[in-house]
Amino acid sequence: MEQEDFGRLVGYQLKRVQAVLRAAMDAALREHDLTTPQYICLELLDLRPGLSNADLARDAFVTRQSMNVVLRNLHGAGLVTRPATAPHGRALPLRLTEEGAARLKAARAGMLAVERRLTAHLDARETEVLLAQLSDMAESLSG
Amino acid sequence: MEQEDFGRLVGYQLKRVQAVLRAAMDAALREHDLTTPQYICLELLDLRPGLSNADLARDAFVTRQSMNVVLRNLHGAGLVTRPATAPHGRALPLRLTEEGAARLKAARAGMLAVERRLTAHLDARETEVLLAQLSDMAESLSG
DNA sequence: GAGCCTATGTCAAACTACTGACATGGAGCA
DNA sequence: TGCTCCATGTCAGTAGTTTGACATAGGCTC
Repeated sequence: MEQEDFGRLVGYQLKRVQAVLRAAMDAALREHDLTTPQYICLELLDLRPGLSNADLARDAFVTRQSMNVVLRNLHGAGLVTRPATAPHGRALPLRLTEEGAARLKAARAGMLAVERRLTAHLDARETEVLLAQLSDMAESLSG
Repeated sequence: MEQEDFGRLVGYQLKRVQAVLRAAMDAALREHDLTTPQYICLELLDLRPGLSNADLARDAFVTRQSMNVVLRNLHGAGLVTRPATAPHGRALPLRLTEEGAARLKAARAGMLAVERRLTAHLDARETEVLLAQLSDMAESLSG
């Protein structure tokens, strides 16, 4: 029934948690007509207006091409603005529209609820340790 | 530069680790001409021969439809066998071919190396705690 | 200024994955 | 038996993602 020693791999449990988390986020976002990548994109643009497509791709851990598709949809839905010409280089600074900010605000409550459910059994100190461990794991694999 | 309080969300760090992990696995598997979903599928079939498409989908945390595509590719590559008729119900029990088992064995070493890099900075006790926490997080979100 | 390197945006093709839908086989119950 | 219910396999469509490739803009060195 259980995956014996396979389930004892951190990589496998990470995939499991991420799959459940993604499903929970998608479910919470569905009522706001947003997908998880779209939400992440809106959140990043709210935090740091003027980011370019390439900036967003780096921060969301996806390729420029993937983010470009997400932005095309967001722009088509009227949630973000893209200038027609680049003020410097080729980077096009993106910003939330009023509707984009409103949709983000409405969706954020559901996302925070998911985060609380995720960490429901962890106290503040355990959460700090976990965040540090996850960060170290990412760096030891990429660096 | 950094994501301020956004990076302090466990969900964000999970996504980050999973993205880096997936990239590391893909890189290690590329020399064996396997993708990550294909590898997971082979590993599960090695552990429990005779699993059906739906069984594999559940254990790999994807839909039946997604796993069906993976299996179609694996079958086309001659790494797994599917009976033409179902011995019971509609479930088709799958098994590794000799070549499938050989490819899995060759790829497994690289995967274990990735797992060791992932947990390089954790001792045995910390790893146990982390596994338990990840498991709890998955259950508190899905249950 | 000329040439080289990097970063950026974009196009194309393929893969992975999802939702929605449908038909089929088995089990359980009236 | 006949009916419902559930699990399974499968098809179609859509979204997200990737790799590979290309052209363009700026910064850099010479």
